[in-house]
Amino acid sequence: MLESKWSPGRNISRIYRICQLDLDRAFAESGLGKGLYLCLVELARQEGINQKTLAERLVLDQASVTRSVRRLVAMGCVDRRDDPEDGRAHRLFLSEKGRHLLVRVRERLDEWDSAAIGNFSAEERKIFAELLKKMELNLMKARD
Amino acid sequence: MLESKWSPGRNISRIYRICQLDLDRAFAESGLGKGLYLCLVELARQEGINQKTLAERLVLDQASVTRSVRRLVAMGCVDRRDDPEDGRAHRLFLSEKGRHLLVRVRERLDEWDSAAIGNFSAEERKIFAELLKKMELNLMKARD
DNA sequence: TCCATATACTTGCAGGTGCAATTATATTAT
DNA sequence: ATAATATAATTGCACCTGCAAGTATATGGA
Repeated sequence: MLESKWSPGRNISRIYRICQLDLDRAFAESGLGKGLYLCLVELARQEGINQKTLAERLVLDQASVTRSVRRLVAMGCVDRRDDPEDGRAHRLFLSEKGRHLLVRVRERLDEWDSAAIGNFSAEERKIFAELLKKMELNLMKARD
Repeated sequence: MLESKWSPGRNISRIYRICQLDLDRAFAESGLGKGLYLCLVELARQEGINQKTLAERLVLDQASVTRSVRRLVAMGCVDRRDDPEDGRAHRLFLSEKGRHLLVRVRERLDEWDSAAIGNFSAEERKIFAELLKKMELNLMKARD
């Protein structure tokens, strides 16, 4: 069979699915349902964020974030307070429990990054990061 | 807010979701449900492939591929024949209709690749491809 | 041959996801 | 001030996904 042309989309989509399978399985054992770790980690990057912004950062549907946040609150990992400046919005914060869980989640994510690019040289990492960021920027611009 | 460390996982997972949103929407208009284009394109890379191998190539669950293939057959895009050498297996082939659809799907995927890395130099593309392939290989090896 | 194990596929089930419609609140124009 | 529009969040719906269990066929060993 002839080897087809390389496609970044094909490559990335396979990498993503490998990642998702591994991580979802790993976190399911910690009681974190599919995709919940995404919300947890992104929320930790900016506490007090609202669900709309969280959804944008994660490139997920707002409805999906609503449900994930609801579960994280039910688990006691996230505090959800009314936004004093906007009656429609809610601000999200990590609880103590959430903060503890986050430590383990980050360790696991770091392990995954290590498995992924652990044998890359410093130079390779730098270039790879630049190219991936450039690619993401291109795609964000291309979205109407 | 402090800028957190760059993570390839985070970057790739966002890129993937942008991609998936765009493409699923684009193909839904052509009657191709979510993810069906993945099977179609992968199948075209090797006609006569069976579902097990297709699932491995796509890094998808076999059950998911079973259902996608069933729909593609129902749409008249794929022919599914008993494997003469293995009574359990089925060999998949593109029908004429599938071949026509494939042309449009590939055009759309090429557009997406263009949007993603269209402004990359030849050198950047070469390096990017190498690094992504290396990353995927690392991850495949890391899977127990 | 006969039995145990492995494999290709299928099905039931429990979620997760996006989209469209809805609700409550903000913002803007008149 | 009031009405029209926009926005944050929610809910119902359809559909996709992975996992676990089940079926039919293949393979390998006693």
